[in-house]
Parts: sequence; C-alpha cells; structure tokens
Amino acid sequence: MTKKYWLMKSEPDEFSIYDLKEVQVEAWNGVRNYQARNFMRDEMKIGDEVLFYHSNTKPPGIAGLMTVASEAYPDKFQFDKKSKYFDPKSSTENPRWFLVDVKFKKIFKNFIPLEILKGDNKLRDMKVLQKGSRLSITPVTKAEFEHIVKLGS
DNA sequence: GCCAACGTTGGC
DNA sequence: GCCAACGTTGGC
Repeated sequence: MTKKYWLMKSEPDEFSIYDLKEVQVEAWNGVRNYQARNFMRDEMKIGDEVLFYHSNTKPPGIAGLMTVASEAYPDKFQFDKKSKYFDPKSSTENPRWFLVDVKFKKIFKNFIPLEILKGDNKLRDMKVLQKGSRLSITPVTKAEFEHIVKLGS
C-alpha cells in the first residue's frame, strides 16, 4: 500500500500545530462533513503524511507536518450530549462520525501563507486553493506535498 | 464583522 | 426527489 498525502485544516484558536507538539498525538475531533469523514474512514492509513493548515487566522497557511497515527475509529464526542459535536442521529451500534489520530512531525521553519500557495504555479491544482473550497480534509499529490515541504524548510 | 460559497435539512 | 431555508466555513 503506497503512502498517501493530505491536507487538514484546523483553526489555531481551537487546535494549533503548537498544541499538537505539546501532546504529540491527538484525535482529530469534530469533523462533521461526510466527504472529510470518508477520507479518514476509507482512505487514510497509518504513516500517511499530512500538511497541517491553520485556517481562519491571520494569515492562513500551512504551519507544518504530521502523520496519520491510527486506523479510523468512532469520534466519541458524537455520543456526548454535552459536547457541541453531539449528534442525536448517531448511535454506538451505528456511529456516523469517524476520525483518526494524528502525530506531530514538525513545525515548518517557514510558515507558508495562503497567498504564497495561491501564487505558486506548481500548486495551482490543489483542492484547498479552489474558489469556495471549504472541505477541511483534502488529498494532496506527492509532487505538491514535496514542493510544499521544500517551501517550508 | 461581512458575506459568498457550500452543505444539510426537511416540507412537500 | 426537489429545492428553499438555514447554518457553517473561512478569506477578506
């Protein structure tokens, strides 16, 4: 099975790459979008490489790297009535939302702002850069990934 | 804080 | 199964 490459967004006010560095491994909580869930549940494998994107901040952009650290399993917050991620339509017998654990890899020496990503011809097909793209998890090609690692180092 | 773009919900 | 209404995302 060949390694896959991903980009995952998080608002740093909620959870940043610096938080991930502290804890090293964390469950990627709170995804409530079916496409993003399907990527985690059906396509991610332990060891896949992930770009950590900081969204809704100034400036937005790619902050560093992490790896997929577990198989997909049900997000526990969907069963927790007190959580904002509670989903009354989900059940333990038939969970609706899945997630994976992610493991810290590195913080980029050079943070890569969205503006730079947009202006880079090699990255023009990246899903996260398409107009109106809101998907919080998107696949990245090997070439895009390697180019971004170069930009960040 | 605004608002365009998008996803989801639910009445019909 | 359509689609209007609503809620959310996320750059600006």
